[in-house]
Amino acid sequence: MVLKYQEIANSLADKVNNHEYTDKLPSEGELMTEYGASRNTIRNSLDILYNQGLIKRIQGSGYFVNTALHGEDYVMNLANKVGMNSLGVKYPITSQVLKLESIEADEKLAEILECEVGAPVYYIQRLRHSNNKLYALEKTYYLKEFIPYLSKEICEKSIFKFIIENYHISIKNADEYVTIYNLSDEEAKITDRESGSPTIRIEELNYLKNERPFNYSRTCYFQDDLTIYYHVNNYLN
Amino acid sequence: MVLKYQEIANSLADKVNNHEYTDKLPSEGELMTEYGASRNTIRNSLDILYNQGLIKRIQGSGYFVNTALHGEDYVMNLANKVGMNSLGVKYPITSQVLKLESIEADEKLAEILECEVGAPVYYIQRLRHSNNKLYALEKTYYLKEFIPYLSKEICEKSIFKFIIENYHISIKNADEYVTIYNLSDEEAKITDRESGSPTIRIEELNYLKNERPFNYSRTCYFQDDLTIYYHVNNYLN
DNA sequence: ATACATTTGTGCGTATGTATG
DNA sequence: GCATACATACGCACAAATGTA
Repeated sequence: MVLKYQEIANSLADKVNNHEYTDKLPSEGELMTEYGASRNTIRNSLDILYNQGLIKRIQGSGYFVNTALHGEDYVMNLANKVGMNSLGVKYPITSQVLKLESIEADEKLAEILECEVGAPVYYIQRLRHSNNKLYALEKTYYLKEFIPYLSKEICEKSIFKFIIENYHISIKNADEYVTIYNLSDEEAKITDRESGSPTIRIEELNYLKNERPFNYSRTCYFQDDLTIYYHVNNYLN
Repeated sequence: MVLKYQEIANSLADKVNNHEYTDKLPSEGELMTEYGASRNTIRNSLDILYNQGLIKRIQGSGYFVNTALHGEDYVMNLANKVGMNSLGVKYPITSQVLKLESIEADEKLAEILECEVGAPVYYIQRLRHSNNKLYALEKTYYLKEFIPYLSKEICEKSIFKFIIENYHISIKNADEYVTIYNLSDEEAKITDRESGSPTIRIEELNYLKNERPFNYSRTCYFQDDLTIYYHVNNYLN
């Protein structure tokens, strides 16, 4: 089913990311006629962009492109991974699949993925490159209950893209955990780095719309100057 | 001016953080009668908690307390700093003021704070402790245009609390930048750590409701196992 | 398996307040 | 003072998912 506010949000996000809007966005009223939607729906769409830190809003003035992300080279927006991944990336990302295994969830993984111990899971280990430079080591788990089939060819490209297109799954939300992580001997060897050297690690737990987790990943990023950006709204007092 | 949805959001957040709700929240309908508000207003309030990762929502079922943050000791929610700071902290935070200076913005700071070069600014350096343990070194700048007065006594407590209560300023949103930062010689000396040792550093730029930045800070956190949590909604496809 | 009530999700409308220019 | 634009708050209707009888 096509959701109006999602469609509009996608369209607006595209225009922001493709620099069709460089400073000011059309007013809510203009967007209402442009997209044939009510004010609530338009604001719903704009809320998504706002929460992701793509735009700023000023009462009485209008909506503006957020430039916090522009200019810096190694800034990654935690809210949509734009910057290093999909849209904002300058060079395409290639993935070297180190492992693609069918395993069963142990107790720890079962708790994380909220599944039975022994539930079938894909375990994938990938090295990710951009512009011929290693930038991340990713270990990821997919519940076969939701993702029944994966192949090496799929894992060399974008797994999420495959999932969304083929299984018509939509990711509703995610929990992200950021820490400093010191590489293990094995990880250091794989990535040609020093053992114990500190990296930024992002753990990610992705949920379907019924709040069921279907994917868990741990990714270490190797840019020394990598900056993770995140936009916060509505402080509570 | 008191905003209904903000009041309700504060009330609900309190109840979640004080474990008045342990699993399921009342339904939207129940909250409507409890707070005497329309469904839109209630949903507005719940949206805030949802975006901050305090609650989960399941269509047809209800709203639930997000347990992603519970259980772990050193998890800090980037969206509201609960965990290490205000509500969720087990021990009160004390601040040792190392510096409290009146300076003028140089070119770099002026660009960050969107002010004139030479604009008067407070520069504060603090060591922050919890449970008699050093946990952060903070360097922060406040534009005097908005925060005309600060004292050592105020800085030893919560600056934000003072600002909100006395200047009736409300923080609308913030940009956060997370990196690995290696301590300088001076910083290492102050904090009794090894020079060059890696820490998690959060840069924060806080905005007033007209999108004017009024505060910029850089804080290094010293828990080796500190984890930064962040909740992401509404992936765009 | 079905039907039904409950609960959240989407979308529309309207009115009024507040900030900007 | 005025027009414009975003902010808050109310209302309604129907869709979709869930839980239960």
